[in-house]
Amino acid sequence: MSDVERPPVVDRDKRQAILDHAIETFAELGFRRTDVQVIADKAGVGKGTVYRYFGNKEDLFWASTREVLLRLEQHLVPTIEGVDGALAKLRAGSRAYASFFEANPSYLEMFVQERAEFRGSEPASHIEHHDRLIDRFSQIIDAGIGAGELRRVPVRRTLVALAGLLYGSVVHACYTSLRDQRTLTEMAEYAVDIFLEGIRAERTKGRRETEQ
Amino acid sequence: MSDVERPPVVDRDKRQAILDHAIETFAELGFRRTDVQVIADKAGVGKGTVYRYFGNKEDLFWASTREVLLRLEQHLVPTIEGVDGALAKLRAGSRAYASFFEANPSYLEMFVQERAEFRGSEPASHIEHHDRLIDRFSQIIDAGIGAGELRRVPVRRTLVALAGLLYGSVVHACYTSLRDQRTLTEMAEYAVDIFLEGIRAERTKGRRETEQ
Amino acid sequence: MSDVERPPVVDRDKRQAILDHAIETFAELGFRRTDVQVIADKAGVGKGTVYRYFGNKEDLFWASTREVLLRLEQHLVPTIEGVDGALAKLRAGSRAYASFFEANPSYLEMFVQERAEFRGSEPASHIEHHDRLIDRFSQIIDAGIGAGELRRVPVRRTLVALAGLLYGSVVHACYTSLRDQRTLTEMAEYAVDIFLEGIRAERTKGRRETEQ
Amino acid sequence: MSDVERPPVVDRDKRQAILDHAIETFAELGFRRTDVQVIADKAGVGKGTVYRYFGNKEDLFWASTREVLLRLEQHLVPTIEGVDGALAKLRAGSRAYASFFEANPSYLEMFVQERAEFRGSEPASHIEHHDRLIDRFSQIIDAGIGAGELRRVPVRRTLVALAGLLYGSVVHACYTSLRDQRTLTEMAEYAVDIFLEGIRAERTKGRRETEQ
DNA sequence: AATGAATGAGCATTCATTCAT
DNA sequence: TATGAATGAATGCTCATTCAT
Repeated sequence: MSDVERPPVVDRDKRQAILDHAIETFAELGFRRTDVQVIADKAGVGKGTVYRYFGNKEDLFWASTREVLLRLEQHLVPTIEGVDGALAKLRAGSRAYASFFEANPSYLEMFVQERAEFRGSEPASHIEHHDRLIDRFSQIIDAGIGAGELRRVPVRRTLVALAGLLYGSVVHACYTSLRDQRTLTEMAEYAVDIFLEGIRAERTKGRRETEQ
Repeated sequence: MSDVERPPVVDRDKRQAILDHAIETFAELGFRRTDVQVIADKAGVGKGTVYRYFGNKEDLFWASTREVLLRLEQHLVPTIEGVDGALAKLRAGSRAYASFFEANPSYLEMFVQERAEFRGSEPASHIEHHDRLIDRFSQIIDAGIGAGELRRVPVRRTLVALAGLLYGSVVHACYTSLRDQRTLTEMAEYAVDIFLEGIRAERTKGRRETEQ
Repeated sequence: MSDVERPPVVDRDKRQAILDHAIETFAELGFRRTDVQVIADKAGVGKGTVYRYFGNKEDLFWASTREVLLRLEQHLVPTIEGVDGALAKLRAGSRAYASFFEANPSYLEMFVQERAEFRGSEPASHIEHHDRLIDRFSQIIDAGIGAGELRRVPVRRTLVALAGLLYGSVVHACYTSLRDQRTLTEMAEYAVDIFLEGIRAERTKGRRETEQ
Repeated sequence: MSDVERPPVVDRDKRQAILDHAIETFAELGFRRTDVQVIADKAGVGKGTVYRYFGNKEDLFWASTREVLLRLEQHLVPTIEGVDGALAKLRAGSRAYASFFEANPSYLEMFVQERAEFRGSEPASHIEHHDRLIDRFSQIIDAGIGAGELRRVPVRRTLVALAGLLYGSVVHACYTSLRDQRTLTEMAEYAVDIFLEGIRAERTKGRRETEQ
């Protein structure tokens, strides 16, 4: 083990190709079942190159996960900024979250694998990422409360609850998607609506549900 | 080739010991990383015995998962029946769900592993189990609506949403439990409260849902 | 290891059943691939009983082989005694040999297995058996030479050659039986006829064997 | 799952070393008893290398068998072509066959193992090989008949008979070699001589073949 | 005597990682 | 720098044999 990390000279395209196929393969087979050779083959590079670029299988996995995180953020942020109002932002963000994974089931599997294989041993960069997102949403809720749009809920806890709801809805989808003729996004949206209903301020009076 | 699978006569205690340590080990290490020998050692039996009892590693895993499902059910049902009213039942059930996993983190990991390793390939018995639980809760919501305690929400979708919320809260806990000084159960309870707030009837006065 | 062989009290029928299924199974699967449990199951006895009767897998194999040897002898002897003349006896014996294995391919496989698995480590009883057969045939050739029916060939070597011919014909049959529309017996008979033609006396006119 | 089998680029020497020790070990221990690790050790390579070169144990066995077949052919062909006349060729070929196995008992065991372990499931390449040899010898007999050196025997059947004789002599040798002070080659030669005596032409005076 | 549950040595195969070219 | 051949630790599973009942 050399003491210093050597940041290898990288060919961006090659790196990207490896990452893409790593995500695809990890998602399809799971971390353990995935053979690094397969990733190398799909990416059209030698196995040694994969190791040169990413050090080892686990780090390759983390880099893949990070990539997904990045893409998720890129998908989420514009969406949120595209609408006004706390409820609208939360709703739009949730919807974007669900549709992101619906469009890219592999990305979802990466999170599932991460959770299953590495519990809470995520690298610092992931935590930061996560925190960044949390902060962003915290401000939304803060603003919503300030604007009287939301009840005076405890921000952090509420956020954690919403995150759990989203994650759970999305991961759980496979258990029900066969029966219910709903898309993943629809299911998540419905759940989020109820949740938001639970935290909005004014809400109020006269309701009739046209049951499904 | 003997035509019939030899369904071995079983020593209950031994079977239970194997199962207990299988759950413990699968939860700790994950399905792939788990060496059957380790389970055998912990259970104080020969490796061959594990195979005699459970056939192969995967079936041992399913048996372990099933065991957890059973215990969860046993934990949940009395709790729900111990209180009256839809909201109270849902709340108590949710709380029991969370506390069950809080008390037995291994059990939670088993579900995480199942999802990660075997996607939607659960055995029929698991599906039935799941359905049984769903039905039980469906009746609660039905009754709640009938009693005017809950809005006229679509039962199944609401249930799926609640299940997602619970699962997500519980699985996601590790990401936040370090920071927030809350127990898993408290966090889940808070989330559920918001959700229930979103479906309760009373405060409704004049609302229009454009149900899908 | 107890120092003395303990000749266990035996139930003849049970012993026979085990032996029959051992032959069948060893022949079908080969010695190594055969699971003693399967034999026990087929014979309708416990595995422990098989071990009580035959000691271990290898000895069970030897007992099976011995059984086949016995049956072969019982099949051969009457046939030989049923005809007169050296050539006729050799011919009839050879034919019986071939037809014995044609009717019981399992028996042949037992010999193949024996040769493959245990080389020249046959137990004494087998050697004796073999010798007994050899002696019997030696006398036939001796008599044939005495009667002027056969050339003055070296008895033992000729016998060994004939034995090789028979064994080889019978074992090799599978390589050709698909193409040639001949039964195993026909093929062996043809080969033996040529061989006998090579040792018969009449057509000799001026020949001198410098025997060993 | 990469779709194509990776046909590894091969180091000829290494491949040969593995093959040599595979033959040696399979012959000594038999297919089932042979541990691939032992072959790898003897060959001075890692076990993984054996698998890289030959895929799995069974294919390694077939490659070994094929190698023996090749060597046998290389040994036989020049010998046959070195002499003139059908009888002389058959005799020389038979002698070469026997001496080949006498010099390399391991090679013989490979055939015995093949027969015992895999019955008639040889790969196509082996069949072709076999057929090639058969054809070669068929022509010899054909020529011999044409030249009046041999009786008008049915070619194929006679060949099969001779092949059986040779195989049987050689395989059976162990049962007698201890007693008789003969080499394997001498024994086989004697047997073949008788056989050839049975098909040679001259001494025919009034013979009628009911040809096939 | 008969049984079959329990055992663990044994073995085929995979795959992360290294390193010579 | 890129490669992929070589390696051997790791692990699922089998089955001969034992022995308590």
